[in-house]
Amino acid sequence: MNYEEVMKLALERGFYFPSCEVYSDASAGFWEYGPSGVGLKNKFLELWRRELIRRDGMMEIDGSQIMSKSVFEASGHLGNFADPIIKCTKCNSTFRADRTIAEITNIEIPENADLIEFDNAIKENKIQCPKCKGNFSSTKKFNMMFKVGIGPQEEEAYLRPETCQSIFVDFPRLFKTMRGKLPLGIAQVGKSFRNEIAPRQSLLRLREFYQAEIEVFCNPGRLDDVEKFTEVENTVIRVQTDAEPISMTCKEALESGIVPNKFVAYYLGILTEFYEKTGIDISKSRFRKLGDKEKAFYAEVAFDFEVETTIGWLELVACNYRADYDLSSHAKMSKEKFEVMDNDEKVLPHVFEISMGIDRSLYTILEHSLKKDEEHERMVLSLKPYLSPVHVGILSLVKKDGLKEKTDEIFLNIKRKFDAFLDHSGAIGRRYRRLDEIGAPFAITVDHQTLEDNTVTIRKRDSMEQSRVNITEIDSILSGSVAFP
RNA sequence: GCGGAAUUAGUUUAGUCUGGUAUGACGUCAGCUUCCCAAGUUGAAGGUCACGGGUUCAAAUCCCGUAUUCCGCACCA
Repeated sequence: MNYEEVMKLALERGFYFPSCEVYSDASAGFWEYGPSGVGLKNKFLELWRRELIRRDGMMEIDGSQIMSKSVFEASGHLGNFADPIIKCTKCNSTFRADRTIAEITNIEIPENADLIEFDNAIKENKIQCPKCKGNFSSTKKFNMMFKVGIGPQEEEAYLRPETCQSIFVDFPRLFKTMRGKLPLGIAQVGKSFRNEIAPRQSLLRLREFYQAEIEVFCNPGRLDDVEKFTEVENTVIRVQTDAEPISMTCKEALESGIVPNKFVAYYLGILTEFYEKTGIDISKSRFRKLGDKEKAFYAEVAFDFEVETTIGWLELVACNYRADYDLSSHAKMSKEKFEVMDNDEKVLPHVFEISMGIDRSLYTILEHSLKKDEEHERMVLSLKPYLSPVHVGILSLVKKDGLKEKTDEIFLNIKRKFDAFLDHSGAIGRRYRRLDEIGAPFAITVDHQTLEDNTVTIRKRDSMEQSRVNITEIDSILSGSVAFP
């Protein structure tokens, strides 16, 4: 299904909707999750924990969203996260100073150069607005971080633009107190904040968004010393270096040199296995190897995990080999020691990052799961049962003759164990369709026969098949079907 | 941030040119029906027509500003 149909579902069925929508001064780029969206998100994260965190023996932390200025001085965000911009005094259009100058004059000025260099280049080359030939104002820095003032003195601090800085600054304590051993993965789920110039397309470019980040600390001398690589050597990943993505096993990707070492190949493998379990169509995915110009300022090697949707390729995860960029700069700035012992060797660990955009992932899951069933005139959200916000609908065929009471009783018995939804009202077919749209994989219906022999019908979402089971079997059937893989 | 288009109930939409406080559908709720795959039946709720200002006897409708959404450009570390 396309963006519009997903949007309609999101609004009608409580997946997500605009923030502060009752006020006309609501800002762009902020969206909230409703009950269905939260259900999906929580389960998505539980799957992430199982398939990545627990599988690899990582630890998870939960850091502050507001962090001090020094953190971002060290991380480079205060210097590099800001773009030099110029504004046309006539038509008010904004441009990147470095790019505009390079386009017109072929003069390359690094983006973190002194602002006066851009102004001089503009003056000397008489650069005018490409749109209206107007003159430019002097170069300014636009930083995408939200600044906040702490306490009565309003001391400078920032909302984090990525969650991972907590992981870096917490690394020394965690390694010492949690009996750390390289390679060590530390993960975090939480919100990040970026003052995007043009937020667009609901969950796809937000100013406040969820990330699930993993930083794996490793000994740079032992990147091919990865025993668990055998777990994924035959896992097929899709990699794109030139025009088209190619399917290959992790082993082939490694041997062909496309992926630099076993360490990186292993994580690309388990990441693919994770996404396969979310129901996203992996045949529409690719790890795109980024060129030097596209990479983040801290990345040595970078692969974007992208998935094809009806609005184009969407970047869901950035996989960056950040080397010792972060630890060495935090070490320098804070004067804390970040070296650790790996066997008998003292090393400053390198970092491989798996930075996942949760909101975009959820959108992609919805788009890839939402299907139109023409034959039965219905929309079906074919979520994996373990990701569905509602596991099972508990319905009475009709309300009277004690069926309602019997249905309530069944609901009462399972509602703490499963995400169950009780519904008595309206035509049975309509109730089934409502459940189809929020992705509930099962519906249990109490009818007159239930009162006689204690059996109910259980209906499957995708096939619409029904079978009769005893009430006592419900628990084990559901337990088996909605369990995480 | 620039340019374009749009904004009417939960969703979708008529009405805007030609000013007289709003239409249909779906959905929701309550009842009847007791029917196992929505759209039988009766009834009900739900809209200060995005927000603010102006013109007018009168504004969803005309004018100005703002916000949001979508598209294109730019941006996306």
